[in-house]
Amino acid sequence: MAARPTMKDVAKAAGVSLMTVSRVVAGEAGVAPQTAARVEEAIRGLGYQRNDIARNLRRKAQDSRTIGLVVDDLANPFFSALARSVEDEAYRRGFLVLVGSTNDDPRRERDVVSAFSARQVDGLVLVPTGGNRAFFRAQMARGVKVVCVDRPATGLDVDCIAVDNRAGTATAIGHLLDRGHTRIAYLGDRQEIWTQNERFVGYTEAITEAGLEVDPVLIRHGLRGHRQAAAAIGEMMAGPNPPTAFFSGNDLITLGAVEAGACRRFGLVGFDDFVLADKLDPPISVVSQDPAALGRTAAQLLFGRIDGDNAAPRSVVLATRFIDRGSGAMAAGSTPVRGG
Amino acid sequence: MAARPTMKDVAKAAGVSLMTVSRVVAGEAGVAPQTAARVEEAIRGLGYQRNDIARNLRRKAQDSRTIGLVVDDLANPFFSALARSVEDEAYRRGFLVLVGSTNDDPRRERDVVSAFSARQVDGLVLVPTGGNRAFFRAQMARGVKVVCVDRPATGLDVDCIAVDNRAGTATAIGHLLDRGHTRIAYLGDRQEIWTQNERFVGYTEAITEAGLEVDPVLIRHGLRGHRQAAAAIGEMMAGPNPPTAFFSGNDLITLGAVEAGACRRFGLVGFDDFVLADKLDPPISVVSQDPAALGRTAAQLLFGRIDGDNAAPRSVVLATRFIDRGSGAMAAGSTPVRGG
DNA sequence: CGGCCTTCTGTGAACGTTCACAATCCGCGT
DNA sequence: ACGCGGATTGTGAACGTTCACAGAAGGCCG
Repeated sequence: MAARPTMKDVAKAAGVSLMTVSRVVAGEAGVAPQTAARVEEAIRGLGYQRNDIARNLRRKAQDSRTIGLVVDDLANPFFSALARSVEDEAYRRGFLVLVGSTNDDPRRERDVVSAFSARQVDGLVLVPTGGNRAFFRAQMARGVKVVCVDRPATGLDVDCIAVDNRAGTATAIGHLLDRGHTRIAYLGDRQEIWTQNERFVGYTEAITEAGLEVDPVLIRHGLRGHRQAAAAIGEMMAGPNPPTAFFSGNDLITLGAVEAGACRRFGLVGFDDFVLADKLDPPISVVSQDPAALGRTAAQLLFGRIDGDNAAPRSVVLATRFIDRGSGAMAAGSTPVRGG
Repeated sequence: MAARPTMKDVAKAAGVSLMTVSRVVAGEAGVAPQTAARVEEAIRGLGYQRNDIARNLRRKAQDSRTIGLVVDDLANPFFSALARSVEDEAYRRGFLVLVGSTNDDPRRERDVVSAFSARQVDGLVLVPTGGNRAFFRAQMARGVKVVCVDRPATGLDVDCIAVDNRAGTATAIGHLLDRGHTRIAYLGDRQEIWTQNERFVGYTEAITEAGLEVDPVLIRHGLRGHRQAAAAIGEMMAGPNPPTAFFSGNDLITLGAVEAGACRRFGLVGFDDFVLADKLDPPISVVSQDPAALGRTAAQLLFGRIDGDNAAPRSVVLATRFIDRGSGAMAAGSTPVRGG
């Protein structure tokens, strides 16, 4: 309950001026050793700790040594791995990290970023929701550096780190084509999410380049969560001329596909690797990306900006890695049909 | 690059005093509507945003509306789920969350907590490492509220939310005993970790209460990660009189057990549920705890303290849930042996 | 028409720290 | 003895905001 001691208290206890305490705490040279010792004893005695908030206020020229990290959902392993590597990078530089989840809700994103900015963060690592373009422009005018990760903020000219979603998807589709599949279904989350749209484009391109047609019956967007994904698969498989393979646009959908098809009824390749993918029966082939690398790169870029790098916004594209575990094979009883 | 506008700038632009701006920004009553309108226009024109750091400095009586969350490893799904629910609870109350991982390293824990405290956090949700007892006492003397979660801080008299690790483990062991296992091995992480030790105690009690003896050959502590766990299992199975079932003390170890025994060579029950546990062959039975509930409860307790609750420290114990998926059964070819 | 209350607005100080500069002490050269 | 330079320490202002209070209008009542 006792109020925190301030430099004033320490000064009184040590019988010196407040400024001398400040100097000792800051580790500045030019304080007589005995004086410093006396001050340090007072500090220990009172349990004094510098108030970094007041400090940052005064030395305004400098930064607040805090960054904000805004992700879609911190509980999602992909984002939490990303968050951890951002935090590690910040820790190494003596920065603190404020964290917030948006739930893919532009309003909550606004709230969170606004609160961060009011706390004078030096920069932001952001997984943008898609809205709030003008809002972010205003933030940046105020000097907050922004780096996007996983997806770009549409219409906002900032650094962005993401993987090559199209190429990664094309590889996956190519793999399925190689295994004889010609009716390959696409299952994705909401198409407004940039990554989902990119993957869908990759799918479309790969299919048409192979000389096949994109059959609208085989396309499903807007699948939120594994339940809906499993249901969608059930419907497709029950329909006429069902697909022989599925491409799933994220890990949750892949999970739904696993639920729906534990019995090897179709080929499957998913975007995003996940724990135990290799222990399932069959083991699931995936397009894998490295969230830690994304986070690390984003943080490094952000700190570069904070350190004064004013070059034109950079766009960093990391590669995906296709991991073949066998789930892309043609299922035993399925009948490949050429065309649609 | 332009310096952020301050209330002074807004005041000048609107032709009023700084205090009037402050009133408008704070939404206080008692400002003439026209004046308020003029001020608000100036605010929009300049893109002004209040500096909450300066604000919190002045109204020191109040809190900084920031809490710190310190976990072992944010990338671990258990802790990230916990983190997410803490963050949600904070968001609902208009608090911000500083986050840090300790990596189970007392020094890093100290660094992080110290930096948080220097930033005047109102409270801390903490997954303690085990060291730093005196350090935390000092922090609390400064008025920082601390709530421990997942494990108590030994020798520190604060609120703590955890599950009943002993009872959960005892249930798991009982389940294995019921299925005829008499040689049940224990695989745990470092015994210095409180949860691990509790689980080990639960194991020991359940075994002895069943009239069996605890065979040191079947006990392994200090397994870090799935690799070591798989190796340990390999050794035990290769030895004389091998166990017919394993209890694994955390999810990583369970993973190692899955790797080592995909072919149903032994019974298995793990502590902590994990994604896809039900999709493996065989599906894995687990003692499940709810990290989101842990986080939510911890946050609620912390905010209670921040709001002035001075009651004696509470210890909240949440129940675990045993999920029987079948992996505890006696494997086909194994020979149950009574006694050791 | 004076007094007083109400409504609105402004002033000075303060939060805890650092910056820029001034003051003090000491030794030493001339 | 005088002043000068270096080392050490102190003083006042400032960062951007809010608190406590004071002042300036205007209205209403007796």
